[in-house]
Amino acid sequence: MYTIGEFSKITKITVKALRFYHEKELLTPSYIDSESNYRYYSKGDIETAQIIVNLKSFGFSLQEIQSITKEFDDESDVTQILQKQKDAIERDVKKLTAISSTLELILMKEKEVAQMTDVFDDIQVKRLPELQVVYVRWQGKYSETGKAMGQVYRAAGRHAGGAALNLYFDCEYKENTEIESCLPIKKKITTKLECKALPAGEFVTLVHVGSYENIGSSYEKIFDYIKSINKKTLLPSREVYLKGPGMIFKGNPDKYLTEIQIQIEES
Amino acid sequence: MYTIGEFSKITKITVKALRFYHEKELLTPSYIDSESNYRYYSKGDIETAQIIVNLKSFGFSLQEIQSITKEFDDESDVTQILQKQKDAIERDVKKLTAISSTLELILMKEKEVAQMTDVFDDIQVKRLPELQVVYVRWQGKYSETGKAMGQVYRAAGRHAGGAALNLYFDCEYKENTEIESCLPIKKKITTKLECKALPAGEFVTLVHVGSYENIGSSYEKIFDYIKSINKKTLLPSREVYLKGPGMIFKGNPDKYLTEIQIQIEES
DNA sequence: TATTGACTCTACCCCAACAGGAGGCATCAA
DNA sequence: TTGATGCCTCCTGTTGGGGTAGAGTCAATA
Repeated sequence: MYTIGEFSKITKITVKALRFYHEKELLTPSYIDSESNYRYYSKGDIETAQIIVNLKSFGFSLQEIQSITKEFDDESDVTQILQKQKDAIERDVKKLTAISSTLELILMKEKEVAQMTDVFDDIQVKRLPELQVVYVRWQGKYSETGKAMGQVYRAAGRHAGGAALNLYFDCEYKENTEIESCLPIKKKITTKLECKALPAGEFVTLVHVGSYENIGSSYEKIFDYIKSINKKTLLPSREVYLKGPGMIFKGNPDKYLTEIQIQIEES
Repeated sequence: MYTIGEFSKITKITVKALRFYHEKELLTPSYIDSESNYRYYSKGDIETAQIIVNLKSFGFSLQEIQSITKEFDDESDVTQILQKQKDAIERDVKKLTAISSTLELILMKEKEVAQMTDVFDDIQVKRLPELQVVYVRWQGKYSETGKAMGQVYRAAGRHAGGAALNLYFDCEYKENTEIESCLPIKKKITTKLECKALPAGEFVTLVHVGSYENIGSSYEKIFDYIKSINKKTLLPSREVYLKGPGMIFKGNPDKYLTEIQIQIEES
């Protein structure tokens, strides 16, 4: 016979927990002194304790453990229960992995943005490669972009391979304009929405810092530059939303980053 | 302004939870009628609620959410926190996957045993293929097998490819006998213990049902048979522990299954 | 205007699975 | 005999709310 303290050291279950298990009738000590109320545990209790520890390590609740230990004494009788538990655990694993990959997505995007602090507000001429995207075409107000982006993200969010962008097919500003909302993807996928490849080419680009409302000044800057180098522009123009309202916070509009990309004729 | 019920429907947070968040100063309604104490939520509160829902879906506790929303308002400021959370989640995933594979191991073994209900207590002559095992050699009493098996399982348990077995190198019964405790593995691994291949060959086998104490009668049966077919036996003999004390329960000894395998000279 | 039914308020108890601590006996060695 | 542990019961606290009771409020209808 062991006192509760000795038994605790043997089984590596805390004294608190042992008293709790006694109260819950999960592990009743073999003998209880009726005067002092001291608990005394037998060697057989060690075995029971081991079973409890094992089942706990498999994620069973104390209630489940109680019913298992009361009803069964052989592993072959609990295979269904074990299978169920395994399935439940695998469901949990899937959920957690989904969360983890969502977090990964956010972190990737932030990393990408953090790496390009040097090119803010600076006009560049560069060659962009072909870009696979999932997209929807729609007509409406500029401010309704959110809805379209929602659609695209729901369809292909988990395969996203870069920042989302809009294509504009009108060369002047219009209330009701023709827009394609695109999400770059790593490889072709089948979805409800269409895929296509945006062509490679020579682009003049400028990263606009701040709220979308002030993006006009950046357009002015970029068109002035294009005029100065005497090039012709091609449609559609692109707006890449490097950093906008995030997945968690709406964020500070003064920190929004939008890259304007305007294709020019190659010389 | 929305009443708590309306706000609950909009945000899909229960009324109970909203009151709880108010109490915890996590989401304080924009206006509270000082006479009726009715809570009224604004449109801006919807955004805050969304942030809370998002952070909750990432597995943050309410306390964490509170400190995050108080201190930050942009995703780029919380990347470390998100990274930490992701790491924590991945740790959880690893733990759960480990549990899941342990359960898988138990289930596999039980399945294996369940499939062979037909050969109990029945002498068979069969050819066994070569078997890769991890093993320890030791001397002692038969009843000390548990210790040796523990060693082997700790070293290679996760690569186990079948039921554990003992090899006996003495042909008669001895108090202090020479034993090798083996665990079959799927493929060669490097571990503290040695690996080897048990040779293929012709074996007479018998599955003994019940406690190890009565295994003598099964040995008797099998040796009688070998004598009757006039074959010579080879050492070592094998005892395969198809079903013994399990990972969870000690189990019912009457259900233990041990296959005795005795090699015979080929004709 | 009165009433009704739907809503909302606070306050209290409940769950898991113990942990921590207070205050009071029991046990054992010096 | 005297500490020093060890053990006992009882109470509270944790996380994220759920459930219920009894009372007050709101808006629409009769």
